[in-house]
Amino acid sequence: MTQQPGKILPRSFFNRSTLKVARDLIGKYVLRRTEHGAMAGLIVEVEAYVGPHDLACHASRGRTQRTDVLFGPPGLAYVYLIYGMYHCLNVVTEREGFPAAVLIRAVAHCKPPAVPVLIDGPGRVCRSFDIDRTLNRLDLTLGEGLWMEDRGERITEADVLTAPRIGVDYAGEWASKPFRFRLARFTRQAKQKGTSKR
DNA sequence: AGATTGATCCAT
DNA sequence: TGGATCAATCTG
Repeated sequence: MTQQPGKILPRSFFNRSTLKVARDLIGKYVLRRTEHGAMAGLIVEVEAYVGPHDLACHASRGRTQRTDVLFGPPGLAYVYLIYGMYHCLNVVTEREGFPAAVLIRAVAHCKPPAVPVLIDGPGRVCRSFDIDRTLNRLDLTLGEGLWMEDRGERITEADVLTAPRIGVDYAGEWASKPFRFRLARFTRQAKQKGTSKR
């Protein structure tokens, strides 16, 4: 992995079609700085939640206190608690007033010169990066503790796999749309036996 | 396959 | 105000 200075992804990056933002986030970096230290992770897997018509998108059930941030300006963090135990990190996309976001599902945690460690699963990503609801609504374009960077990784179409989103079977026809994007070289090893579901 | 865990949403 | 639901994960 090349190590470039890294440019913070600006609001204009997120103020685009959610599917394009999701695809383009693959190969970018999540950066975190706390009083305990700093860390960086190569974005390996994301999911797009493309708007109020998308039945898997939280905003499809209207604007509530929880979903209000999705209607805000692009580049804000949407962090929520799921199953009472885990957090999920999203970044708001598209123009203000249009509720959509991209979920960060997996990163490769980089502590050079060590080999990157794959952190697979949105709850694990947030646990590793010490992300909780106190970061909800944080502006990710400011570099204030949590932000995203372009470090010059070159990702081609062949490097990115698409698949249906996970855990949204309730969403009817929207459940099967290929709105999940994953860096191909981090694809899970197919289990030969056993029940690998979801 | 089942347990865990608590915020959120909406119907009662 | 209660109860179903949930962009998940861990242990069997």
